[in-house]
Amino acid sequence: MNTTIKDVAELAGVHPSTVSRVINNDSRISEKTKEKVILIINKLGYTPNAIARGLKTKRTYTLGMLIPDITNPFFAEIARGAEDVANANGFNIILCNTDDKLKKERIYLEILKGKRVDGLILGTAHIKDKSILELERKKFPYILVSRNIEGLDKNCIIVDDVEGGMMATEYLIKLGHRRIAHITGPLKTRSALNRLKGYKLAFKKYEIEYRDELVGEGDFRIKGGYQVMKRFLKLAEPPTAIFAANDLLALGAMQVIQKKNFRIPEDFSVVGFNDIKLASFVYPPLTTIRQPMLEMGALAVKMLLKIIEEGEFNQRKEVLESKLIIRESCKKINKIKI
Amino acid sequence: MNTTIKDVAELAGVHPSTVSRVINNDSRISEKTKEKVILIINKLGYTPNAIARGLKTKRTYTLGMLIPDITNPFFAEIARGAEDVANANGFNIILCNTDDKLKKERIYLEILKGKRVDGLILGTAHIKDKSILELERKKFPYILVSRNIEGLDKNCIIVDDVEGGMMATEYLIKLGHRRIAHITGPLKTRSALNRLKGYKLAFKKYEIEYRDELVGEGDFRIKGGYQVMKRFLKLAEPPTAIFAANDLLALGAMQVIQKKNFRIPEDFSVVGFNDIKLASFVYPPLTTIRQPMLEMGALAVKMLLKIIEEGEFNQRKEVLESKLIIRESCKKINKIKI
DNA sequence: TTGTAGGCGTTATCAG
DNA sequence: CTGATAACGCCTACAA
Repeated sequence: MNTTIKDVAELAGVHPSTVSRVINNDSRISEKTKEKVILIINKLGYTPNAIARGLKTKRTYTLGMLIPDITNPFFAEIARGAEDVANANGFNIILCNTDDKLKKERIYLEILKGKRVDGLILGTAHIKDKSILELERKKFPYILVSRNIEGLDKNCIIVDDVEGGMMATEYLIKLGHRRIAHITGPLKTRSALNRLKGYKLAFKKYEIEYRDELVGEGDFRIKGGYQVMKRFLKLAEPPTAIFAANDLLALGAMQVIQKKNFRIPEDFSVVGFNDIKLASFVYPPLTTIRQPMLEMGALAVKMLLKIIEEGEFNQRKEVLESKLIIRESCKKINKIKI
Repeated sequence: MNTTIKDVAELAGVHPSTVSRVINNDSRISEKTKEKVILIINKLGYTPNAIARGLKTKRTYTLGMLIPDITNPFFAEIARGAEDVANANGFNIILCNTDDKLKKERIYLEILKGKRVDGLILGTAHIKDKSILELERKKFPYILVSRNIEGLDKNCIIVDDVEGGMMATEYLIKLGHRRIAHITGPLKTRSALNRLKGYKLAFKKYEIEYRDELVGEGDFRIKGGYQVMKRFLKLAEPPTAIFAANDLLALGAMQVIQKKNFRIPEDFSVVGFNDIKLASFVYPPLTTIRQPMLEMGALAVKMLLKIIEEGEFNQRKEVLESKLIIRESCKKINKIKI
């Protein structure tokens, strides 16, 4: 049996409510009884029952975090940034991997609602997600990170994906590439759609004809990049450069390319997105668009806590800077046809 | 205000305890009232309050997980494996990053104890950790993953680190290397100590003289590998091969080597440990010792649930297979002095 | 400064 | 099969 506030009270010769007061640092309490109670608390190794407390106070000091997959370094960084500031503020995080499945997302949300988490960090929202709208309607504290919802420009923190997609594509164009392929993320996510949009905008700007065959939908994982790139290689006229919607997709693409004994960047230039820690270690070091992942996670929780602690339910949409990191996976186009 | 069991009861015209019974699938309850109640539940969007329930039942269906850093792919994989089977069994996981700091670990344990988690997955235990012994004494459900405690051969799941360290070192020896350096993990962790032990054993087996200057303590992160390798390069007689206690350390080492314009594997051979997903993508693809990380996380939770649900507090020590994965970061020694 | 009493939302036990 | 009641451990008016 766990020791309770009653046990402490009894041994200290005071009333439970007095013990409660010293635990909660109530000002009006004599130094003497305070010391006495604290002594007993330590002696018994008493830890207040957060469950009982939560029942009364309606605060659990626990946040829920939904992401597709913690194994993806992008989300691991975000999770770390989030957990750090949560911890610094006395909160914990329940981690949930949804694999970007709407059904898993729904179930997790229901469970977390049942566990009465104080707020939600969502890295997994589909474009038009009814669950989010419901959170909005019920004024349940939430922050979207790296995702946002159609027609809801608030409570989210993102980078400008359109701009990022454009930067990447424009960089390749300026290197002389014209047949630039794009491996997208899941097109049910806003970020994938926006990076694609940026890609198209760059084409328009430089008056390059857009071709459907050069765009393939991936899954933000290595495997997807591999599969899509394989298709690209079979094209009558394969691309000379690939812009992948994230670094993992880029790695998958690079894997096929090298497996077929082509070289990067001599035969194919590749650009990724995110700049995960290992992007500089792959071969060749990957040129990519950097997102401030740790910072995004941290900021998400900061905003969430503002909602929770200060009741400011409407947080603005935060758009952070992204940046082109040039390494060695791209090259000026080789005029000799491959 | 959240709707409660009372609201449902009232609307359904039954007693709260009846509602409770349908929620918990109590057998003896008429189909008719059951249907009626369920109808109301859906209508009101009622979700049982897990906090209140937990207070009564003393079960939270929440596990605590302590790891050094979720940003380390090794722990991300373990966490994913763990969360998957937790979720499949109706449990959630609170994730805690300790940075391998004993103090953070203690604080987290205290918080999790307060939150009455049903069990603990510990990937962060120091060699002789009093906290663990206390869990043991109090029969609090816990499983150690990839770590174990001096003199406590139970409730843990590991690979044979001694053997792994030996395999790695022996491989290098057989390639003709004699000046083999070792970058260890933090020597307060059992796994680091054991890999070092394996390294030494291999030396003994092949009657190679052990030299202190060829062993440097790292931190299981890229940075540590970088720093230790820098020291190795300054040696009068630098090593020709490096066995790093994990892949991240290996990457750090590779970074310095290449920065100084040496080549891998021509000038230096490198072996890592873990086989994180990206090990095959770095340059050159990293030879390493593979651990079944996902499986370790999954098994940890399975064992933990056995303790929690079936009360079998003493789980055996599970030793999983590790395996040498040969890629391209090692080479037979070049007799010409570098 | 401290004690008293009631309630947070459930479930478990006991009746009926 | 269903209702009544107490209890889980804590907090918080209110009273003293």
